[in-house]
Amino acid sequence: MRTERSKQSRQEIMRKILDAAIAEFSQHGFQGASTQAIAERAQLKKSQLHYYIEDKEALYAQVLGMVLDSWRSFFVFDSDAKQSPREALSEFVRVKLDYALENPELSRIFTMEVLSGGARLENYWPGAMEATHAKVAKINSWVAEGALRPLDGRLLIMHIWALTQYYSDYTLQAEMLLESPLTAPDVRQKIEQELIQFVLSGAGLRA
Amino acid sequence: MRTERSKQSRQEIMRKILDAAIAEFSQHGFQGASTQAIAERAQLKKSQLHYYIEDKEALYAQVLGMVLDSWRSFFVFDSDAKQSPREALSEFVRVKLDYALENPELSRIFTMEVLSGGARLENYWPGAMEATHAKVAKINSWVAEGALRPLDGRLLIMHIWALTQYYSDYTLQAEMLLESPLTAPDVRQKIEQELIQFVLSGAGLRA
DNA sequence: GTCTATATGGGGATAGAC
DNA sequence: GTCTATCCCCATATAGAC
Repeated sequence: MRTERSKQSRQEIMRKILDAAIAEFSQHGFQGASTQAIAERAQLKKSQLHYYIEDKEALYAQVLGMVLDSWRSFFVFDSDAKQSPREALSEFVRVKLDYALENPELSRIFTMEVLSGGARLENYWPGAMEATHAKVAKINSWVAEGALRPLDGRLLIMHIWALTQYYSDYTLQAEMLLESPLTAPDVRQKIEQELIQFVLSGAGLRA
Repeated sequence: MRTERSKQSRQEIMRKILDAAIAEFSQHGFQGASTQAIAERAQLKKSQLHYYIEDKEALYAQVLGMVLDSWRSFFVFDSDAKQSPREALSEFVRVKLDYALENPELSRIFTMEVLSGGARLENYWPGAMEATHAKVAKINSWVAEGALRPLDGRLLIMHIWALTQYYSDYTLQAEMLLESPLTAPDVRQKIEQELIQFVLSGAGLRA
C-alpha cells in the first residue's frame, strides 16, 4: 500500500517537474532557466528537485526530445499517398498549425534552441533534413507537373514553417493584434482558414 | 592629447561592449546572457565591464531600444502615398527582409524578448500597434476595393512578419536547407524574389 | 526512497586602489 | 578616469541524514 501510493505520487511529481521544465525552458532557454524556478513551479525545493532529476542538462534533453519526437511522428506528410497538392498542403499546414496552437510552449523550446545556436540539435538535423527533402521533392514534382506555380520547394517548406511557428512564438503579438486569445474557437478557426488560403494562394492554387 | 586618445579609446570600448551585448543577448536572452560572457567578448574583465555600463538591465535596454528604434524609422509603409498594393507590399516585404538579413542578431533579440514574455516591451506596444493599425487599415481598404482577394489585413501583416522574421530567427535551419549562407548574394536575391512572389500571390495579386 | 544540510562555483555589482 | 580586489547572493549539484 505504502509503496503503491509512493509510486503513484512519484509519477505525479515527475509530471509536475516536466511541466515546470517546459514552462521555464520555453521562456528562458537552457541557460536562462534556473532549476530554482523549475523547482518552485513544481512545488518543490531546489534540493528536492535534484533528487528527481539527473541534472539540468538531462532534464532539458528530455523536454527537447519531446518536441522532436512529436514532430517526427506528426509530419509524415504522406509522401507516397496520392493526395492532390491542395489536400496535401492544406493538411500539412493544418497539422503543423494545430501543434503550434496546442503546444505553444513545446514549440517555443525548439525556437529558443535554434536561437541559442542549436548545439543540442546536432543529432536531430540529419533525420529532419531527410524527412524535409522528401517533402521538398514532392513539392518540386508538383511544380514540374504545373500543378503549382514555379517555385523552389525548399522555400515553400520554410515559409510554411515560418507561418505556423509564428503562432506559437509570437502568441503575444498575435493576441495583441487580434485582441483575443488564440485559443478562442472562432479566432482559431479564422486563423486556420486564412492561413491555409494564404499558403495555397501563395503556391499558385486557386480557392 | 592624452585626453583625446582616452576619449577615442572609450568610444571604441563602448562599441565593443555593445557588439558583445548584442551577440550574447541575441543568443541567450536577458536572463541567459552573463556579463561575464559579454565582458570576455569585448576583451574586458567582468569587473572592468561594470565600470563602463550602469548595469545589465540598462545595457539590455539600450540594445533592445536599438531594434525598436530601427523598426520605428524603417517601416513607415507610406500610408499616405498612392502606391499600388503590389508596390507597397513588395516594398514592405523587401525592407523588412533586408533588415532581417542584415541585422539578424538585433532581430533575434526582439524575438527572444517576446518568447521570454515581453515584460520589457510594455512601453513599446502602444506605438507599434498604432503604426500597425495604419497598415492594416490600408490593406483592408485595398480588399474593399477588390484590389486584393478577401482577407483580414491583420493576418496579412502577421504573416509578412512571420515570413521575414524567419530569415533572422531560423538562419540556422534555412542555411542547412539551402546549403548556403544566407549572405551569399545569389541566395539572398532568390529569397527576396520568391518571398515577394509568395506574399503577392498569397494576397491575390498576379505575377 | 525521500529530503535536508552543505559544498563549490559563477552570477551581478561596488568600494576603494591606482 | 580606469581598473582591481572583493563582496554577497544565487546557481547547480551532492553527501549524508532521516
